[in-house]
Amino acid sequence: MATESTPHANRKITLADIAAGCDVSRATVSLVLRGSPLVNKLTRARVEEELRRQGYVYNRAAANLRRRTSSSIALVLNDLANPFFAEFATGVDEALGGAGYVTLLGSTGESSAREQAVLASLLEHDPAGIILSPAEGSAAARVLATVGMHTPLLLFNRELDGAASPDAPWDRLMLDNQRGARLATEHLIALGQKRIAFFGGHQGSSSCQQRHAGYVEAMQAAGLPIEPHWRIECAPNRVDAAAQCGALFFDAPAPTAAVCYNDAVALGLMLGLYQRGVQPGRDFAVTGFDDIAEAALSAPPLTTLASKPRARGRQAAELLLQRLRDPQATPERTVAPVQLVIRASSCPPPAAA
Amino acid sequence: MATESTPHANRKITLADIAAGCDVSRATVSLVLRGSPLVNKLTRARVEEELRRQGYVYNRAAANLRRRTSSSIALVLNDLANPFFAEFATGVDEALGGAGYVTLLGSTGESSAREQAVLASLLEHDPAGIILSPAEGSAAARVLATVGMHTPLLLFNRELDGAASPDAPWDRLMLDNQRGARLATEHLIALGQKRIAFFGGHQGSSSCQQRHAGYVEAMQAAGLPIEPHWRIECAPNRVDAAAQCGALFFDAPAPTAAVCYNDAVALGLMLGLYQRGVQPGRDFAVTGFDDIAEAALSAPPLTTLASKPRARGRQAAELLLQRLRDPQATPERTVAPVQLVIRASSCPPPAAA
DNA sequence: CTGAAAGCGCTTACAG
DNA sequence: CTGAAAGCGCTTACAG
Repeated sequence: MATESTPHANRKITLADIAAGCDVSRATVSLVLRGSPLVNKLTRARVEEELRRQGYVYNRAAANLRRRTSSSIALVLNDLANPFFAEFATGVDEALGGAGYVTLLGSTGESSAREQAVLASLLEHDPAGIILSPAEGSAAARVLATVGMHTPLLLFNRELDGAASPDAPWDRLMLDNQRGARLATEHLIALGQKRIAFFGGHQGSSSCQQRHAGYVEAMQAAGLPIEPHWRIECAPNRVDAAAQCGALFFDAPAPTAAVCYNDAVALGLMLGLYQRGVQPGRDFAVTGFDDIAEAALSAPPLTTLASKPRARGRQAAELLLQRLRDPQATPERTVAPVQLVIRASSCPPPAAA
Repeated sequence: MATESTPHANRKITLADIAAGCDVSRATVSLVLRGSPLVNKLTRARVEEELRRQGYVYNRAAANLRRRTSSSIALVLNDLANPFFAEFATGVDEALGGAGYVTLLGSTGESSAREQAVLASLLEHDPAGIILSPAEGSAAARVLATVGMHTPLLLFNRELDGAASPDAPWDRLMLDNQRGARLATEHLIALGQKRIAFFGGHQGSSSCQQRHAGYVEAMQAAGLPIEPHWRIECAPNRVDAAAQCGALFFDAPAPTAAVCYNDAVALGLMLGLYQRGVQPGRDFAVTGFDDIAEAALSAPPLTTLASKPRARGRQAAELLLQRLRDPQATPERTVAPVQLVIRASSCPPPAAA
C-alpha cells in the first residue's frame, strides 16, 4: 500500500527505525552517523541509503546527553535592538555556527533582574559556555552564583559590579575605550581645539568612565583646562543627546568641540547644535565612538572610533571556544583595539574668536 | 573536612545526588521539581532545601528527551544586523521567553544555501517550531524538504519561491505592503503631487512587488500617469539609494515626489537630492517604509509607514505558540497592518512650476 | 504519599 | 567488522 512507505507523521524517525530498516544494530547505525572507519563499506552504503530514504534527523540532544557534551552557547545581550549588539550577535553566530555550535539567545533589556532570569533559564539548556554583555549594575556575585563554576563565562563590553577585576574567574573581551577617547581628543587638540567638552553617557557605566578617563588624559597631557560644565551626562541615544545640547552653553567659557560618548550621542548633539544655529563641522567640532553605519552618512560625516562589532563578535566566540578547549588556562582579559576614523568635515579647527 | 561540602567541580549535580542527599527516591525529587501536589509538605521542604544546598540545575534536555517535548524555537533571519530584524528578534525572544521557550538563533546572510545549512543544523536540536524570514530566492520545495512535516514553520515578511500560496502547509505573517504603499501614494496625491516616482528595492523581492503594486493602484485610481524612468531599482540601503538618485532626473518629465521602498532608501535618496541641490521637504517630497528610529530624526523628518517590528516579533511568536497548541488547525496567512506616520516636513505640495 | 522499573534517543566499551 | 548491554538525566505509569 502507498501508505506503507509514507513516514508516520506522528513519530520522528530514530536510529532504531534505520537499524530495523536495513537489518543492522543501532550501534552500527550510530557508527555510520559518526563517520567511524570501522564500518564495512557496503554496510555503510546500505545504512546511508536508509537514512536518506526515511528522512532521518539526528537528535543531537540525546547524543549530548549520552556523551555528556553540549553543542550550544548562550548569548545574553543587554540590548539586541541596538545595532552595535545586533552586529556583535551576527559575528558571534557566524563563528559559532562554523564551529558546530548553535546560539541560544537571551535579551535582558538592561535589567539585571531579567538578566538573572534569562541566565537561569538558558543554563537549564546546558550551554557549553556563555557570552554575556551585562546589564548596567549587574553584580558579579549574583551572576557568578547563578552561572556556577561549570559553565565558562565570557564577558563582553562591560565589567560586572563589585568584581575583583584582576583575578576574576571569567574571560573578558573589552574595547580599548580609554585609548579610543584619548585618540579622539588628541586629534581635536592637534587641530588647535582647546575648549573641548566630554558629552554624553552615564557616569555609572564602565565604558563611559574609561572613555572619560582617556579624554582627561589627553587634555592634561596637553596642559588644557577642563571646565565642570563641559561634562554632560545623557542617555546614550540621539534623542536625549539632542535635548541636553544646551547644557554645554549655560556657562562661559563655552566649548568649541566635544568628544562624545558614542555615535548616537554625537549625531544627537549635531542635531541639537543645528537647532541652536551652531553648525557642526564649521562652528563646532564633534567626534563619536563606534563607527555605526550612519556615521559615514551624516551631514557632516562623523570622525569616530571604529570598534568593528561584528569582528568583536567573532573574536568573542573564538575566545570562548578556546576556553572550552583548555578549561584550566588562567582567565584572560583581552582588549580589542579601536581605530580612529577621520572624517575631516566634522572636525574643523576652532573658529577665529 | 571543608572539601567534603564543596561540590565537585567536575560533575554536575543531578536528581540522583539530591535524592541521595535527603534519602528519598529520584521519583520524589522529580515530583517536587515539577510541583506535584502529591508530595508531602515536609518531604517537599527537605528536598527543596537540598536542591538549594547543592545548587542543583535542572537538565531540561534530559526532561525533554523523556517527555518527548521541546522547549526551544528556532529563529532564522536573513539579516540580523538590519535594525528591522534586530527589533523583530527582540520581540520574538520576549514573547518566547515569557512562554518558557528559548530562542535558537540562526542567521543566513541572505544566502539560501546557508539557509539550508542553518535549518538543518537547528533541526538537530529539535526545536518545537521555526520562525523563518527567508533569504531572497529561497525555494519552497527545498525548505519544506529539510524542515519536514514534524516541525511547524512560520514564515515572516517574505513568501518562498514557488509556493502554491493559497494552500501552503505553513503559517505566515506578512506586512500589508501593498496597502502601505498605497496610503503613502494617496497622501502625496492629496497634497497635490502628480509626478510621483517609486524608488528603490529589488524587483525580485515579494515585498517590493507588493509595495510597487500599492503605488500603481493609487496612481491609477487618481488617473495619474506613470513614466517608466520613475521606477528605479537599488539595493535596500542608504548608500546605493544615494548613488541611484540621479536616475530619476535623466529624462523629462522629472518627478517631484517619490514613494520609497523603505526608510533606508528614503534617507539615501534625500542625501542624493541634497547633493544635487534639490532640497527634500521643499523641492521634493519623499516617503519611506518601516519607521526606523532615524526616520523621526532625519532632516527633514520622514513621512513613513510604521510596521512595528518588535510587535511583529511578539505576534510571530504568539502565532507559532498557537500552532503548537493546535497542530491540526488549517494554516493561516496573517497580514499585519501598517500605519501611515505623517511627518509633514518631508512632504511639501509640489513647487509652483 | 513514596519507590522500583521502564524508557526517551543516543553512544561506547566490550565480546565475539 | 558487528551486536548486546549499560547508561546519560530525567519522567511516569504502576504498586504498595
